[in-house]
Amino acid sequence: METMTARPPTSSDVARLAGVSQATVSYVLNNRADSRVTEETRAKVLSAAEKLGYVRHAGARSLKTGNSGLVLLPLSDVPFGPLATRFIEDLDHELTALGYTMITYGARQARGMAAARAWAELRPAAIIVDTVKLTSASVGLLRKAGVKAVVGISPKPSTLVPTLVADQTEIGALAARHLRSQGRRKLAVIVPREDGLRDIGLDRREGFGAGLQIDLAFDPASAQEVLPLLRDIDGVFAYNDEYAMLLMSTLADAGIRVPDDIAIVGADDLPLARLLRPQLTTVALDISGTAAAVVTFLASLIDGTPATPPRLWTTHLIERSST
Amino acid sequence: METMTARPPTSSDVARLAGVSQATVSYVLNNRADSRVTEETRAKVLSAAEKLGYVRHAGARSLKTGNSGLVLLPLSDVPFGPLATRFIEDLDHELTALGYTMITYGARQARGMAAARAWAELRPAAIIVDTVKLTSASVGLLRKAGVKAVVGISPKPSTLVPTLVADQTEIGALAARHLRSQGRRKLAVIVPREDGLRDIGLDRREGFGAGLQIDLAFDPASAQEVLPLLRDIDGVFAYNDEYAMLLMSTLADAGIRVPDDIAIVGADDLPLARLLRPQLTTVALDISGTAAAVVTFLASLIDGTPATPPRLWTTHLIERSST
DNA sequence: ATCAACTGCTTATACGTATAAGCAGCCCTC
DNA sequence: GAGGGCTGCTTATACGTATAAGCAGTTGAT
Repeated sequence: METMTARPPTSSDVARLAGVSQATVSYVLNNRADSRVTEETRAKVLSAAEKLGYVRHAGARSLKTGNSGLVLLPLSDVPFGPLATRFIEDLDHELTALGYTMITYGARQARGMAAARAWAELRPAAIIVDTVKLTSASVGLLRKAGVKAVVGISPKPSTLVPTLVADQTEIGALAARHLRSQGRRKLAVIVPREDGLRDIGLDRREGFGAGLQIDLAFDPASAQEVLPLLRDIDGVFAYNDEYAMLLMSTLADAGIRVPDDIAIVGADDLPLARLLRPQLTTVALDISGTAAAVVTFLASLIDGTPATPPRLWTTHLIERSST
Repeated sequence: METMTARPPTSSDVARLAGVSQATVSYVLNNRADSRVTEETRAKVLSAAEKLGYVRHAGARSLKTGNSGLVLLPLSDVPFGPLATRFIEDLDHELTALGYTMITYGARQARGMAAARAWAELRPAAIIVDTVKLTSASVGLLRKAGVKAVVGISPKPSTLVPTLVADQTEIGALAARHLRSQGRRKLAVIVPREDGLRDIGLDRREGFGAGLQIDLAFDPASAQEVLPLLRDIDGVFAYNDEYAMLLMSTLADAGIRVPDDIAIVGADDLPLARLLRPQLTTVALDISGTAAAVVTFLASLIDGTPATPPRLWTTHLIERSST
């Protein structure tokens, strides 16, 4: 309370208390190898900084050095599960190790020029963002604002920016291959009606290949509606495990047996997949090691070295009892 | 590509192109009411800024004005579902409307002094953070760094900072009341073994009152292990809907009927609650309006006006078929 | 006609930091 | 014992912005 009105301590305050110049404080606190400072002076500075509760001003530093050390990760519209959460955590960990500060920017609906302006204000070193949020003009703005690495995430490579390709088609393809290997021939694919999910669903469907497309909202009523479409179907790929669950509960109510009448493959290997009865066969995504590769990639771009974007994940099928 | 080496345009660049002084540019772009600028000059400035792709430097602005307009929301260790996501989005929306920039800070495991220092570097106007990440010293550091509103989130009010109380006990209490009203007397409460979840679970258990506490990891094997404990139980409150699902699938395998043998109440009203068979009775949280109240509260603290933290949610029971 | 008040700008400055450049004092070397 | 080079600092400066203060030119009141 006694410090309410006092302004935050600066490096000059630290210098004054330590009896040295502000420059010396800066040299000490940044641990510059080429600065020759006595161990004694160093200790004085560190103790003064500690005593004052000094914290450097990121804005001032960014102003002077021309880069903020920030990496921006504007959140996608897609509600993300354990997988994406894990990836973000890994990414943060790797970036911190390299001295960057990762920030996930809140406004999900933000896109286009207005969003780009907001991002550019922070003068980040890099930004990783869903390509649907980018336009040619906004990429230009970001580049002009000094953002070294503008990296997209998208199911398909973008022409605007280097893109981390989240290839959805191989997920569908793997599901299709498995269903066919089980002798299923009358196939269908569930595609979500929900906005953020639909495009992903269509890509998974594309990879699946031939089969009846069934649009489904995440809602029991919607599932009830599409039930007749499954009359003549013996294998379904369900976009993801949650939609598979929705389908399975509806099928159970209708007395349709899984997998005897209809085999079902989900995707994403969510925790609930093992809890369903029958347990759900699903396409799992493996992202271990991805964050490190992405960070290496970012570092290259920031250095100006050309580099190839890494793959985001590998896929494999986990066979359980629903097929 | 032609602008790769050029440094980002500054307000002085805009001024030069528009043929006015840098000060005029600043007055125009900040739309200051007390600044007297001709419509003609204003147009010249805006067009020059547009042409150059000018974006102001947030760091420099924060340096000059002494505040960054940032609101920090370091993510909690608790994996959050649709509810928390919705709250964060609402919060962002409200804060944007007031001219603040909300940032969700990545490092989940970050806490204590190191984290506080990282937060303080950005000189945010406010920070909302799980109180387990705070210490007396770190709160002091943040205050000293000029953070006007240091606000905690926690199941219990904190002595360190004004706290948004996420009261878990009323959830447990509501579940207990419902089970008793159904004539259930031999009650048990599921408490998660997982780190971030356990404390929340214990609070829900506390609100539940008398009953057997069963510690459960989110894993079918763990559920199998605790099954014998349910021999003499006729009503279970399951921490949340996901744990309820785990329990239900294990009970079904064991031939124990829900709700005939055991009634089950979940919490959080996750989408999957309606997809379980029987459909899951659950304690729902209502957070509509909370974000707006929180922002009002923050604004008060930033102004220096004393204010009382708002409630985070209200609860109500949704009765379905599992009880 | 005089001067105060207003208009529409410009000039000057400070915010906190990183770092280039400078500068005493000392140690070597020959 | 002169001077070159090193050590351990200090001094000075620029980054981009917001805003207080100043200042010509015009208007209005008396």
